[in-house]
Amino acid sequence: MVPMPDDRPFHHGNLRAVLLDQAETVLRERGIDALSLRELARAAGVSHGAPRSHFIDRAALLDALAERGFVRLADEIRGAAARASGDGAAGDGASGDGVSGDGAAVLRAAASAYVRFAAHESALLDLMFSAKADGPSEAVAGAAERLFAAMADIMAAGAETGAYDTRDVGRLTLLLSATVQGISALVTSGRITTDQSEALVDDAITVFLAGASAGR
Amino acid sequence: MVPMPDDRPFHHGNLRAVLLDQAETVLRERGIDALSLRELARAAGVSHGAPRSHFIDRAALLDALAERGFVRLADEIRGAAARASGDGAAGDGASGDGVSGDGAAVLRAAASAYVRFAAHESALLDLMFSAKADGPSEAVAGAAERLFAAMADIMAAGAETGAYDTRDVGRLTLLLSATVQGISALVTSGRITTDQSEALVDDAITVFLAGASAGR
DNA sequence: ACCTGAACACCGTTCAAGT
DNA sequence: ACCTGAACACCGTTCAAGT
Repeated sequence: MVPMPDDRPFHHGNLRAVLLDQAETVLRERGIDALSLRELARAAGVSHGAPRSHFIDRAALLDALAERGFVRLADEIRGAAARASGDGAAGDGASGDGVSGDGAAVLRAAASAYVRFAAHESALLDLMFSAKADGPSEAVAGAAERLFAAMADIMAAGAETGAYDTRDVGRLTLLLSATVQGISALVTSGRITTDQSEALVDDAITVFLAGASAGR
Repeated sequence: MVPMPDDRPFHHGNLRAVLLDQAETVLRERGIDALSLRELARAAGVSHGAPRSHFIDRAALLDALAERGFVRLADEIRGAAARASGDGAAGDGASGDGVSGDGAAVLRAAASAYVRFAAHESALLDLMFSAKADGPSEAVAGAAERLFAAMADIMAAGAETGAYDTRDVGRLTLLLSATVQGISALVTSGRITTDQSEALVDDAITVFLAGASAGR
């Protein structure tokens, strides 16, 4: 029953979130070139100068989008890994004691979720890894660290299964991160189809695990 | 002794090349956001409408830049691989009959050249793998194929050394391409230093070859 | 075939002013 | 603290006209 709190300033305190949500949609549907501050302001029903109260310039808005993207992507691969880890207990029982899914399945699930994100949010992922003239901002670098931390945690769990040596987790995390990002780049740039990307993820995990455990 | 052929239209038939060269420099020094058709025209000493005779719009210029980038990158990794292949004969003689360098060194050299390109031409590589709303143009897709073909040729040569099975060359080429592109993305986006990227290339080739030959 | 120059619509950014 | 609205400089694109 609460009426409209006031009338004019339709957005009060949440214009920032409204702009970011709308920007994400534009990014997804029409790409980064179609993203304009003035159009976002128009869509939100505010004047063209209003966004300035929340983003110093267009680059700041893009940075905020990239930041949110990293947080979302980190969450999604963590979720996928957790799900795959739990699935093991519900399997056919042939894989052992039913404690958890095997390490390969977990890595595959995480990598697969990453590449799926790339397919559905191509322009956003592109933005997240875009080459900036002066390097990434601190905020974006920090958010990117969260994605890397998620990869590291997933990899560390795999080391416990004995698939590779704990001492190598740092370097192997970086390598797997690069590989998954590379597969994603082939997807976002339209170089391979999503079907091909799924097969490529399988190959990547297979070769990665075989190579990582080769030193035993 | 040949005088200036005429006077006014300073560029005759090569304005296109002049624009592309200048655009590459701007890309390298100030990034893609600083790239404007009007500024390029000004720098070339022509009117702002002149570029239109060679590029239908800004996107067409960017496509042409990406195209040239793919051709250059393909050449560079071919050259690096050829050099590493030849180096083997000049080695310490311990590696065998002196016919050619070992497969790992060739792959490492090619991957290293790729990542070096990424470090020196960050904005260009970014453009080459950028997510376009309607997918890549045919011309760009064709140029990208040339890069992939270079990778495939290098990989095929490695198969002859018995490092991996010939039947797997197609899939392994795709995987190595993705991995190298991923490492490059970490470089262009400022996520890792060039020192880290060199170590990562080493790890990537080591794990890749160990994993690829694991099935024997 | 290639280039000029005017015209138009749109944009990012700044800033004094309002509430 | 947040938003308005005018102002400015710059841009991409179009197009009739020149050579």
